[in-house]
Amino acid sequence: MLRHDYPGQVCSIAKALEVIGERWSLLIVRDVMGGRRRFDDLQKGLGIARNVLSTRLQRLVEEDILERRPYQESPPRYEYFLTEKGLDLWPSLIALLGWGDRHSPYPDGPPMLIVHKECGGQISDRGICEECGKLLHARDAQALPGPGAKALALAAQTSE
Amino acid sequence: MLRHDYPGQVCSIAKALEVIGERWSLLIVRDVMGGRRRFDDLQKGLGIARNVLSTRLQRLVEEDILERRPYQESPPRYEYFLTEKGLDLWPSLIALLGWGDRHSPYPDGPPMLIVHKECGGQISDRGICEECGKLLHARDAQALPGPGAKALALAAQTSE
DNA sequence: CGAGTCAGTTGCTTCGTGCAACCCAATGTG
DNA sequence: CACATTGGGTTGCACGAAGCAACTGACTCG
Repeated sequence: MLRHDYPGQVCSIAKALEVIGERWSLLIVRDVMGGRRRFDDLQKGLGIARNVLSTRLQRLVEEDILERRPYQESPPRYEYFLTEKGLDLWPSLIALLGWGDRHSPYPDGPPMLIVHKECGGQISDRGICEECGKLLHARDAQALPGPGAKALALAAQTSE
Repeated sequence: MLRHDYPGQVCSIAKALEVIGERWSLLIVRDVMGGRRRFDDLQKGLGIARNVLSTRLQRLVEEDILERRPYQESPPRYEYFLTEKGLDLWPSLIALLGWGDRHSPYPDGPPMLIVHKECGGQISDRGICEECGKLLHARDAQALPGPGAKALALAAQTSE
């Protein structure tokens, strides 16, 4: 997405998309949620152009979705963390993940599984643990490589 | 969003965004879900450029999210309906709606409420009825104007 | 003292988007 | 009958966002 406004739209979906509907934004949030916090790490992981990553991070910080924290001075280096607002995107992310899994599945199964930290149960696309039935939030969950990730790791090996 | 691919990403979120992450796509789905089915109607409601709407609709049809059905011949006129795959975007939409409502609220309250058809209860951002506790799907829900819609209707009146 | 790391910025090109105008068949209006 | 309007688009142009590669600048490591 380009411009960050949908003029004339009065709807919280449109408002949400103004902020996180830009190309790459949600994927950046996903990666930060998964533990990538540094510029180069994000850039390599996503294959995004550096200037675009730079503007996206700035915007996500402005919108209070990410927080930029120095982890050393001289030279100044920063890490990006999710704010509460950013963490709260988790239900939207797993809803999209679920939809993707159901309708454009990978041949060997999902490359990523979301499990409940406490009991290890799989988490549905509504964020409910299928083992214990609890309604979960971002901090209760953990991403693990799924069956589809194996084929991938293999492909990565052979290309090296 | 622009190109519809995120090269090198192996993740169902990225796959989902390839399809519905383009600018306007999700808003089109939202509008069709709300009963708008015709080209001009969508164009006016969204304020989207006609050529862009045209390409978006084609792509959504290609991706089996919308179905294009003629409702008259000569001159041929078409309506767009959601497929099962399209309807299944509902959980993602209400998750985004919920996030928008929580973090960028409208001053007079949400402009749109999602309620359970059967019991009239409000539906949470996980798609669970807060009245009867059932886990719901697109067909169980209905959108109603919320408190924030009044101020809007007023603004629309005065501008006429 | 040269190579590498990290977090960007700069410049250029390409491609997606917004906008307005046009097209065409049929239908409504005076 | 002439003329405007509706519906569903297509075409052409201008502009801004994204992709790519190169560069910067402060430091560290061997």
